This record gives sequence, C-alpha cells and structure tokens, in this order.
Amino acid sequence: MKLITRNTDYAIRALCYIAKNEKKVLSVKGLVKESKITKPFLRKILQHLNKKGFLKSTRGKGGGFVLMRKPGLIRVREVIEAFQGKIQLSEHVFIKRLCPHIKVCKLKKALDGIEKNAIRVLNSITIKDLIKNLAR
Amino acid sequence: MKLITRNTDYAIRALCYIAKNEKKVLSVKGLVKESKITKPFLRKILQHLNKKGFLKSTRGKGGGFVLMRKPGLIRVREVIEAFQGKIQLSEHVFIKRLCPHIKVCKLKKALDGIEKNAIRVLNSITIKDLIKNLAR
DNA sequence: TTAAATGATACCATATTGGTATCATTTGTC
DNA sequence: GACAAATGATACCAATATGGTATCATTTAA
Ligand code: FES
Ligand code: FES
Repeated sequence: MKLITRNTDYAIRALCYIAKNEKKVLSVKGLVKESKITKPFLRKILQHLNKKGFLKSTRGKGGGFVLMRKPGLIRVREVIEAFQGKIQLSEHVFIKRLCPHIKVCKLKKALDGIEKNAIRVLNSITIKDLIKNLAR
Repeated sequence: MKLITRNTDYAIRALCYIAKNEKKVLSVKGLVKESKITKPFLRKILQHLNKKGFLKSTRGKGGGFVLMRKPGLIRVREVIEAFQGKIQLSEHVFIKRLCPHIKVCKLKKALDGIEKNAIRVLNSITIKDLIKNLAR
C-alpha cells in the first residue's frame, strides 16, 4: 500500500535532476549515470513525462529533454497522477454497487478525510521544493 | 491505490454484523445471506479474523463465531493491518538502498505526515462507531 | 453414525507493476 | 547522402499482489 510507485519515484527524481540543470538539454544517457536506473526503463519514464506535458523532447542527434514548466510549477501530486491516475484512497463500498450506508458511513468519511489531506499535502509540494534541500 | 482492500472491507462488514448480534454464535452460512459474499471466500476471511484474535470460533455442529472483544475495542486500523500488514504509505527511497537524502527530503517528510494522519484517523474508529449509524 | 460446522492448505485467475526489446523516425555532422 | 545519436511507438515478458475456489481433515451436537 504505497502512495508512490517506483515509476513515479523515478520520475520525480528525473525531474529534480533535469530541474537542477535547467536550460541544458539532457539525454537519457546522461541521466542514466546519475540515477542508476537502466536506460530503457528511464526512457519509458521520460517519454511518459513528455506525453503528459512535463518535458519537451527534441529528437535526433544532440537531442534530449528539457522542462516544460518552471520547477516551482510542477506539483508532486500532478506527477503522481500522471503515472498512477487520480489519487483515490477512499474506495470502500462493497465492490462497486453503491452501498446504501454511504451517506452516513463513518468509515467512508474517515477515508475521504485521509484522501483529502493527502491530496492537499502532495499538491503543496513542487519540484522546486525538493531540489532546494538536496545540496549535493 | 486503495487504503482498504476487498478482504479488509468484507472483514469489517462481517465484524459489524457479528457485533450487532452479540452473544449469538454466527455461522458462515448465516453471514452469507447478509453479506452477499460467497461462502468459501467469507470462510477464509472469518478464519483469518479468528487467527488474528478478533473472533473466537467453535467447531462442530452448531458452531460458528463470536467476537473476542467488545466492538468498541476493535479498531479499524487493527483490522486493516491484520489483512494488509502495517500501514506504510511512505515507502519512497530509491528501491531499498537507503537514500542519502532521507534526512532532509521534503517528499519523505510529506509522505510520513500523510501516513501518520491516516493511522491516527483509522485508529480512532472502532466497530462500535460503525454500527451506530447503520440503523437497519 | 451422521450431518453441520470450522481448520488447514493448496490451487487458480486476474490485475498491476516493473522491466526489456525492437523497429521506426528524426536530426546534426562529416 | 551516409552515418550515428537521439527519441517515438509499441509489443512483450516477469514478478507480485489480490481475489477467489476447492478439497480434505477434524470437531461436535444430536
Ligand atoms: S459501509 Fe457502505 S460506505 Fe461504508
Ligand atoms: S529523495 Fe531520498 S528520501 Fe526522498
């Protein structure tokens, strides 16, 4: 029951690294050295980030990726949702048929609350926030 | 990314139903009617609840299950953990190798906070709370 | 003795996640 | 134009977790 899958985790790291080198066009090859992820897997992740509008790619020799937006405008919540779909922790209702108790169910309300909190927190953090502390 | 799996969901419902009929020994057969779950699957869930100390079973003809503790002492968090293991939302650290940034990582801190909140909320809800509203 | 119950366990089906491989296309450089 | 270096698209495989079924053994009341 992880909030963040490996895909997403890698994606966030990749974005951080690209953000630290703003302006430069970074190829997968360059990123592989930093991240210790295999090349084909990282490629897949970057391609996805490209499709979802976080990165802009340039093809051909000397190509690579740059950020589409400023790091301060990329929210962790968005990255998570790009890879894992909308954050929905509160699915609890007897399979799919709508439970007759849903209006009064304390558990449902609790789960909704937890979800809301998670979304709020994750939405408040941007890539900029993450690279600030990582001195290295 | 659900906080509660089907197993757990069913288990909670079963506990609620048994709690509403305190004192009575309820067999799987009886519960099946109420819950619309198949018998073998429900059996598995009840057996697990038994092993984990939520229910006490009596075997043989006329046997079945009763609660081991008062509904007010059965916390939703415990039931979740009995089926899904410890609530751990915050796994984010470059696979398993401990990330060098873990001390300062804002994301890690955020995830920890979300997890803490979830545990707190789920720990505050008992089976008693859940059956209070379900008039039926 | 029999029927009704749970205990234990092994098994299968499905979905999700994690990861690899391959071919096609673009583009800078010689 | 040839070639190499890059991404695009896509198909595929492996591992794991979840959801669910089946079967045989054991206990117990009547
Ligand atoms: S029991 Fe139906 S929504 Fe909680
Ligand atoms: S980046 Fe390592 S703990 Fe967050």
